[in-house]
Amino acid sequence: MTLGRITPETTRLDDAARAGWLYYVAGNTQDEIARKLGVSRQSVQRLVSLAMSERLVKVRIDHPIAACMDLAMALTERFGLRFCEVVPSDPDAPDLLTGVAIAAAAELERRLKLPEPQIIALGTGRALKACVEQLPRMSCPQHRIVSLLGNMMADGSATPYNATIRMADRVGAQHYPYPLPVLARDEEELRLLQGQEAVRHTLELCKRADLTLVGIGNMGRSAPLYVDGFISDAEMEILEAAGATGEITSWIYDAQGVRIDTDFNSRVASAPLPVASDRDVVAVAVGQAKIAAIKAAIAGNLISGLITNESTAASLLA
Amino acid sequence: MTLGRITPETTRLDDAARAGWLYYVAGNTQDEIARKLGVSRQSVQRLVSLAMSERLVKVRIDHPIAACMDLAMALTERFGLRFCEVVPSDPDAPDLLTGVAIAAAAELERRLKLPEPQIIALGTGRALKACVEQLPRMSCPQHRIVSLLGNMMADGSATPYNATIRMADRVGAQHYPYPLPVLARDEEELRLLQGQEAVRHTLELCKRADLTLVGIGNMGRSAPLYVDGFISDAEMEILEAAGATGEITSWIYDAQGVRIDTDFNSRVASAPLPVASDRDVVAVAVGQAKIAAIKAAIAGNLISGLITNESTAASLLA
DNA sequence: TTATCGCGTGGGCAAATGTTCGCTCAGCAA
DNA sequence: TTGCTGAGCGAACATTTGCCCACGCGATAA
Repeated sequence: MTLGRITPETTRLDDAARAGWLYYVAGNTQDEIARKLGVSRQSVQRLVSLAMSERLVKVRIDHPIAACMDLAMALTERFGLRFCEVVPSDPDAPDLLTGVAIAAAAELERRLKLPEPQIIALGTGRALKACVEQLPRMSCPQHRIVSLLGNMMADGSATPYNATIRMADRVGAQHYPYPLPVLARDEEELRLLQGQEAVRHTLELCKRADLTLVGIGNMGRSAPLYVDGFISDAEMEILEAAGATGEITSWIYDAQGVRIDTDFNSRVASAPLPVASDRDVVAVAVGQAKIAAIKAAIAGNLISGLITNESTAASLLA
Repeated sequence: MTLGRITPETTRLDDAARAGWLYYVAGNTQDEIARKLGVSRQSVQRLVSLAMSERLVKVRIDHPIAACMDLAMALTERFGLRFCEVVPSDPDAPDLLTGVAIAAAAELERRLKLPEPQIIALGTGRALKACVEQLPRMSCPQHRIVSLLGNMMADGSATPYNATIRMADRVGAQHYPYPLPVLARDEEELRLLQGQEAVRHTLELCKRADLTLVGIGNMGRSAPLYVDGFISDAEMEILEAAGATGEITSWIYDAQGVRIDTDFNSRVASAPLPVASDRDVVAVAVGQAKIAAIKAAIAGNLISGLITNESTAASLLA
């Protein structure tokens, strides 16, 4: 036991530890401690904050949520996010959407409870669909829900992952679907389609959205766009050769989060990617396959917030 | 992770943990948390205090206070202990268990983090119960927790101070309860009970325990055994006349720490008192009433370590 | 000796926190 | 349906805490 000399500093730290102990463990007020230690209350206050700043006082929260909060803070700091939420993940089903869906729904609900009218823009995909499923029925006629992209394929059939209609229905808000296919046949058709008055109005709303909630798609054979038939094998090869790393509302970007310049992107009919530094753009994304796509989206400042789960968060930080 | 169903209670505790984290770890004010979680400040206050009362928030002071270290060293040398820890005590509540509970939990945690399988034997009592409450949740399937005594009264009812089950649950270790009452009706019944295969196995584990953690009971009207109804008034008088000074896992010993030879001890069903010179036997004990009992336990070599607080330590040395 | 500096102290005040109380509302039995 | 009950909520109030400032005291250098 290396009992150091009794120096002013050790005794001061001792006192700090003692004051901290009486305060945090024994639950005394600073007044009581002052009386017990025979010093002024202000001195106790100084001792207690010294104990804190010297990290003599260790606090930990004994609940699975605590780990998630730690991850969320780490992500926030490391990647400069404005909003981050990490939910526990089931080790046996790390890609389960339910957890993030509930969290995202809670965040949506919080927004919807605001009395001020909000414009909420939604992307599509399994994650957003799951998220909307978790919303309770409410009545929010003051808000507007707008879709960031169409959900029709070129032949007029619809993909099943439309979130906007369902959400508007559930929460009783006005809604603005995006009356276009996901992809135009060519640039000319795209110009034609986007020239319509209704579309221009919708685009305007998207730009002004208070909250934009999107999914993030990965590339490769498990890419949503590939699985749902928007990208052919040949096209996927071209895209990947061009550095395609991920996709948000069908806009395909590279590892730096910069929209790549290919034929595919020139035909994307979705609303322009929002500027995340300006408005809240929150992504809901989970799974090992999406790690690169998420990192790129953050790097390119395409999103300002992230809702994910523990295992994905851990991989992002690794 | 045993993700339980989403019940009102779990989500409430989740929220409490969140609020507690934001408050104690991230240092937010309750107002800020209220804004972030979208609830009122009062609700945050309720959540934070819920997190406290549910013991989700663990605080410990990580500094060897010189006065405590001096006392610990003095105790170690004077009484030939192998391990001694003294925590500060609140002058107005010198018998508060929280402090020693935290210290004992820290020592347990240190052991539990060892990769080598450990056998940890536990007694019962308020002190041990409080100590187990301070343990964080962890996953230590390599260790075994074994109970040194039963917690049933003769009529089959259980005392509330069982530490083993709770500890095993918290730290995710195998556990071996002691499937016997505290006291047998008579010696014959005792032999019969202890003849059972399961009991013999448990006793074997107790003998081999790497760490034995026990409380120390005093005699007299405030004796735990008396308060909990294991000793009648008449019996207590007989015992005290016979020199009864203290008790560990119900074995009653005299001022020299020698087990006294009475009817009571002949019916005690607990595991034999361990030989402290051989294995680590650490007692957690606090309070003026226990001074004599602690001294005797040390004198009789019943324990090799002690966790106590300043005022008790000072009295022991006086 | 005196000006000055460093440091702890106590006063005072604003912000943060804890507590009480009345209200609402869901759930439930009559 | 009505009335009861208990949980949860937020307003208002009481207490505690954090912080700034001016003062006093002892040490030190000019």
